Amino acid sequence: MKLNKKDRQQMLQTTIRNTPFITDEELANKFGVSIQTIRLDRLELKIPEVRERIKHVAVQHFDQVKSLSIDEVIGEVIDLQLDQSAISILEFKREHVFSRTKIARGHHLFAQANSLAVAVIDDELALTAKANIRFTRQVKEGERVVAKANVVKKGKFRTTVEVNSYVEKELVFSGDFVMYRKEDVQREG
Amino acid sequence: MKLNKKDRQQMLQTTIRNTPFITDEELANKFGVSIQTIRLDRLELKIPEVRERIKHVAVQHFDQVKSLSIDEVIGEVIDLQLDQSAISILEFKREHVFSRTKIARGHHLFAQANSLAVAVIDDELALTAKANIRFTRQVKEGERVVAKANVVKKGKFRTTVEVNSYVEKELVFSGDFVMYRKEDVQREG
DNA sequence: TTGCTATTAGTACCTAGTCATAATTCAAAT
DNA sequence: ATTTGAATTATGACTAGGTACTAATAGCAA
Repeated sequence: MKLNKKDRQQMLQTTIRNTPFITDEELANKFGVSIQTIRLDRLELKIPEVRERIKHVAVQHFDQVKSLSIDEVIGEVIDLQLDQSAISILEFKREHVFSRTKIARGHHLFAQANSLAVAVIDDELALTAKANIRFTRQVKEGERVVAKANVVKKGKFRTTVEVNSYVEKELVFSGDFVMYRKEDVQREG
Repeated sequence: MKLNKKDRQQMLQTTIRNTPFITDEELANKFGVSIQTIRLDRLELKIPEVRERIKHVAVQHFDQVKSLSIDEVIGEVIDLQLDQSAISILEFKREHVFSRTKIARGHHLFAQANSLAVAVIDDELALTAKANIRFTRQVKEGERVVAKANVVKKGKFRTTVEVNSYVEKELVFSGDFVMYRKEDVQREG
């Protein structure tokens, strides 16, 4: 079953999207055409060569790894008063939701809130000791969650941080985090 | 400051680890030696060529993306009795810990426990409504955390799951998760 | 048969290498 | 001072997976 140009190019796109590491030669075999035809197709569809595609995937991954270790807060911090309050925004994308239901996975809401609680503490080291959390409304793919952290109690070694997360005006998550700091690091988070 | 062979090879390794997309030519310039020397070094250190390195990073990333969307549990499930109990193992690597202190970030422990609590529920849909969690000991890079989930209460719409996570015999995390299921999905997790 | 698109072929060139051999440099030991 | 051996550099042939360009051929409709 030989395909016409249009169909072949259609299939070519999805094939390359699914298996980006495929070479022109392999594609030529797959579609029963010459290598030159595949190259013309890629030219028309503006699909780069296999080595560029591989590199693209790798660079993306590498950047992701880098930014994760540099910026240790999950979400974008838009306000930060050390030992007082902080606000971060996280947009829930495909990677944050259950693929079937498109509902956000709880640990991402937790991660946003928890890392904000860590960030608000004005100390070299802050670790979560305890947390009491409520998920009050589903978050769906595409929604932007605004997390607001407030320091509610500050002891010598422990700080209690309250975090409320909203979509628009609606509360979607709230949690009380008991944080340990600096010297007294028997516990973790 | 020209380096001797040993020091150069030492630096070469860390350079390539940090910037794996560097070519032999760039490395030769960086170290003030010929390309051939770099190639001999790579041969001795068993470091593959740049295109292989790029591919390696890309393949890793690609596999990760695939497995994340297929298998939605964080960690490896090694036992699962639906509506009864489940066990998963997660090895804490560099990406799970604070880069400075090498101590595990709390939300990864939470994610392992929470996703196991979701998995143990024998229903189409299970979402976390509430959770009460304690971090009882730090987890360090390289440690393997075994999470054990037990269903402790099963109501019509809610199921309570208790999860305890251990490194060896030591309790590092424990949490009570109140899960909603199926029809009654007003809340989320 | 002409005209047009699609396809295939062929050539020169490119990058970033491998593999093998040979030549050169340098420093330490005799 | 010379020799020896390791380290370094050079050279040439070859590879994969391409780009860029030109030219030839195939298929089909007006």
